[in-house]
Amino acid sequence: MRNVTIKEVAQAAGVSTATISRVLNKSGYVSEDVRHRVLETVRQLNYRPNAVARNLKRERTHCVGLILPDMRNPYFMRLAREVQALLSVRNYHILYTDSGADAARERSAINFMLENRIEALVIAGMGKNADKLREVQDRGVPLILIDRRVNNVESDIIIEDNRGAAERAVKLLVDKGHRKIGILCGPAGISTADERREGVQAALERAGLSPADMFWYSGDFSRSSGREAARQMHRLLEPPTAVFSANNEMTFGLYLGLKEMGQPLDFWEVASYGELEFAPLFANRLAYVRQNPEALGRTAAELVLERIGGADRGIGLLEQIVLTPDIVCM
Amino acid sequence: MRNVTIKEVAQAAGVSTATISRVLNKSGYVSEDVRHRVLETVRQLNYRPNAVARNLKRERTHCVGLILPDMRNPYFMRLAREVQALLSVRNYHILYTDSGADAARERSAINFMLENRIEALVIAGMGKNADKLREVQDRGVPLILIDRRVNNVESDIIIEDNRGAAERAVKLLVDKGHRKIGILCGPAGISTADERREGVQAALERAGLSPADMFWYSGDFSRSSGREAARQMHRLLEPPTAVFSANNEMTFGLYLGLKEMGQPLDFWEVASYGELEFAPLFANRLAYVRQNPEALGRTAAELVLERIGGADRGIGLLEQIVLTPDIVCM
DNA sequence: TTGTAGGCGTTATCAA
DNA sequence: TTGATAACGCCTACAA
Repeated sequence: MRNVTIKEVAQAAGVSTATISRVLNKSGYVSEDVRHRVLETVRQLNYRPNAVARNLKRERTHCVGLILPDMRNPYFMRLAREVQALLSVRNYHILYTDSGADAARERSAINFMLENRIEALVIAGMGKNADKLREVQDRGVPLILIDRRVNNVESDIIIEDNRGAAERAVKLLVDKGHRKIGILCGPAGISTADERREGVQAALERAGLSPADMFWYSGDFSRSSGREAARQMHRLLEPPTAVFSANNEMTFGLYLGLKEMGQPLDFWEVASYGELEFAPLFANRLAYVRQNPEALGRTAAELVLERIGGADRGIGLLEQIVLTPDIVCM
Repeated sequence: MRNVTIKEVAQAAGVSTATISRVLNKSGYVSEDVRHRVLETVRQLNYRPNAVARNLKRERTHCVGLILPDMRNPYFMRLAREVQALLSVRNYHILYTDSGADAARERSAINFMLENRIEALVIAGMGKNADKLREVQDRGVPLILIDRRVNNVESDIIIEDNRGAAERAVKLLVDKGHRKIGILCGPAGISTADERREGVQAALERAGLSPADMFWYSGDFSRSSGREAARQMHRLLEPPTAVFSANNEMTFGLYLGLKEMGQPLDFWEVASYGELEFAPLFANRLAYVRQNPEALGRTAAELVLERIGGADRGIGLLEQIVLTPDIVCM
């Protein structure tokens, strides 16, 4: 059973292709009689319209691009799932790519999506492709930054109050009396990492503590960098009594590191930006910033629909939506 | 900057569209002179070919469909990532859908992919859409079942030895002297669940134990069903001393349930089909079947390329690849 | 109520 | 070495 074209269906049903199209798209008049005959033929030949051709003709694809740094991070996947769920209700589909936190791959993903004429792009970017993202906008494709800012790109954006939440998280540690804190930062250039670092600084300053007294570790948001940080901190003559970790994966790595070194998991008081879903099982000295990736995803999806919906695309009415996560102590 | 067409580029460069196409596709002869002029114009106009049109003309899309039941389950995402990584090297892209473990959504995803003329479909199916999957094959689209069988579908398939691994896992419990075991099964109809249940039966029989003496719980592979199972087992007059759980999420739920009930996490000796990446942090009475989703994904991707590559599509040379996972005791 | 025909943006065949 | 031109499969004025 090869794929059948609309022409063949038309021939078999003894009508014109226009009629087939009208029946299938419920557009224009067509007699009940003919309608049934067409539908029956369609069924018999198992006709399935070629979306590629339709997209070319209609100049719309009903596809939305989604680019995220890591498929394996539950935070992003919870976000992605929500985007997909909402868009699929409106019959939009997702072209999804995992950039692997690699700017070059991100770039080529954007190119691919552009060539495939996605109708909107949602991206948690690596911050290195501002030019590409501006190109997306220039081509009239609504761009929605999510989770992360990108320098030199003016766009709709949905993020968290990273700075504020990080500040509150560190304040929590300070209030408990900790004076020597390990700070696990994310990679410079990623806005979430930068803003969380600012938040940390702010908290320290307000508490009258000197940043120089802290142990700063520059990680890359990966599990292994958290693990490495744990090792290094543990080796110090005067190890910190508490740790702030800038994302969920590094926090996980931190605990893995402790375990490997044979230390108890409550060796440090920990404040984590981002949740470990399994933390309730073992953590008793952990506070975390509870993010809401579903809310981010949902908001993004709604914004996509609004932008695609074709409201006026004037400039200056860009949305900047900032969600405020709360902090949970275990 | 609206999207520019090949015609406009041709006009601007003072050549025909054919020449532009030849330059861009490096097909056919074109003088160095003209080539440079064309490339320069392309750059200036920021021309980006329309893949939709190209796909229509070439009758291939370079897209492969991937349908999995749950984006949030790390097992599937590790698999997905590997598929994507390998295919993207060969310039194939992925149309990815999360079926949400819902047969109807799975069905409509398949339809969408069919209309978009994917060149192959990789699916961990819900087992209810055999007819659809056969349609996929009938249309000449290579079908690769992954992780799960589907009744009444003959196809390339890449799975694990679910039965054998489950049997070994339960044997482990029996060998440790457990005589009353809680068995958390997955939903009937999903081949992995069914085969794992068979493995359990086999292990019990060989050990001369009566299945009737065990506590059977029929879950749905979800976290919450594991949690519920924990509650029910705990309520029994004579609770089991060990538990076998048929997948990672239910195992997680099991531990969450214990925690909620204020029980220690080593309350039961546990054997889990599937890994909990965070288990090292707290589990001391856990054995698990270590699956290898990356291997599944890699194998699937290679098979896709082979099938697309257009080797003869005779019948009877279907691949059935069975991976044998090992069992890890913590 | 239905049919004809042009065109969406490419690629590829054939001439020139 | 290049240029017309006919598809690819569908939709949609415009006619009838």
